[in-house]
Amino acid sequence: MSQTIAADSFPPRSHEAKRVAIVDAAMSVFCREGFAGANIDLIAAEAGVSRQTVYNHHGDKEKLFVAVVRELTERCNAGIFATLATFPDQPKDLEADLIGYAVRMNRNCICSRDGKFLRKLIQTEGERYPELFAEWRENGPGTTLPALAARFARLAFAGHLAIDDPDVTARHFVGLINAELQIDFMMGIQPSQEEVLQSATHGVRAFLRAYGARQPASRQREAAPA
Amino acid sequence: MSQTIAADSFPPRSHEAKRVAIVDAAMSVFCREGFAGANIDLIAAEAGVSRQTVYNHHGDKEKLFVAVVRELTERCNAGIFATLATFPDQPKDLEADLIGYAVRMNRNCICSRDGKFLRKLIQTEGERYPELFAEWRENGPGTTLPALAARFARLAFAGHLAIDDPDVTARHFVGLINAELQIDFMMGIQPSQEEVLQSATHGVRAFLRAYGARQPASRQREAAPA
DNA sequence: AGAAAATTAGACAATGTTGTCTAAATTGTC
DNA sequence: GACAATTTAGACAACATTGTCTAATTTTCT
Repeated sequence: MSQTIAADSFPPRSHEAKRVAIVDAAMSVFCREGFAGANIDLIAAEAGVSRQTVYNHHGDKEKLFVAVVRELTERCNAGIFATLATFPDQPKDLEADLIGYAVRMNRNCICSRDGKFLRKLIQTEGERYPELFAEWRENGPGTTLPALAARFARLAFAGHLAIDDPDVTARHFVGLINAELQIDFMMGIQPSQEEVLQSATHGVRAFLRAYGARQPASRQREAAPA
Repeated sequence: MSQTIAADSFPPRSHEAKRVAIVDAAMSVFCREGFAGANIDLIAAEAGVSRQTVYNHHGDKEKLFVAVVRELTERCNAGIFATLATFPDQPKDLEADLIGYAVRMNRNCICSRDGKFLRKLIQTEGERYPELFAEWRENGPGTTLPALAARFARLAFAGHLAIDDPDVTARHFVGLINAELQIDFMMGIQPSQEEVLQSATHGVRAFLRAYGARQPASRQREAAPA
């Protein structure tokens, strides 16, 4: 009856907390060492549990790996959609607003710890587990890119952009704002805040030169093709 | 001591041929399985030699891995510089010429078997062998990107482009022509010829909208024919 | 407090891998 | 044909890892 003040112990949580700790540790180790190189003893130690507990929770190494990928996909997708909701549909300053959006997306989703880990797993194990990552491909880029394309189509409809194919435009946007981060992405390095901002700034400026509307906002000298 | 004619006195053909076969097989297996997952027996079998021969040639697994990365870096850099030499310095049709260059670069260097393998090794083992890949980074993108930037600066000087920072421009060019290949690159898939052409076409068009000279290029100065 | 569930440490067999060694076989050269 | 270098297959020890099992301990619930 004497309920000690629940300082930091959550009676029903302990079990689940361990599950999360195991998945988190497995994430880190799988990404660092690859599937083959990952060591269950190391995962257990890093999670602060015994090896047997890892097996109790997840059965075997491959099931643990699948759990890691699913968790990572879920987390990243949630973040991307949350950020997508901040897209500037009614921009005041189109350039500044797009740069802000690009930086949010990159900092919170693409360059975050989870983003880095998911990328690494796709890169290292994508070929070996095609069905597992087909799921990611569908729910990830297969869903978020069209959603982004729709936002650009809307901006074009409102006269802020002059675009042809919204899907191509979306991919060009992503390609441009990440243009200076490619090597970091390949090496599995997290770019600095500064790099992210700079790549986004340069990228958005080029993007607007390619896709900005020429008519409404500012008159540019036009070498009229007429 | 028996200094016979140093042409083919040894069994260089067979011997060297085996060395190459081993490195080639190791490439394939390391890329498919990762360093930890790669199996020397499998490499030997794939090279058509006995396991002992692998050890005779390369000492141990790590030395073999280093040999693979060096060979791959060398091959890819050679290809990139060869292709860079075909950059359209005096374009007739700027769009068509840049698309052609982009397709050549991607097909021959980036999406080739070697290009795919090198990318995969950087992605999977880049963090574990920083000094090994620092070498690649310097001789690879660290050299080829400035070289490409110089070409763009020259085009701008000749009035074909309107650019600000040539290095940023070069990265934007690469980002745009690869915009539709990113997922394939992440998954370690070789894009089809058709995909490469399409991504290059869309990319170059956007690139020229962003960086094309607003007025047709005027020949400011005629280079003296050498 | 007492029962039920979860966790732990450790031992354990089974398996696979690396790298070495040896004796036989193959190859190319004189 | 003889000779020297290379290659081969196989055995081998050392080691690491996975996944199971057990008995003791801790945690949680009633």
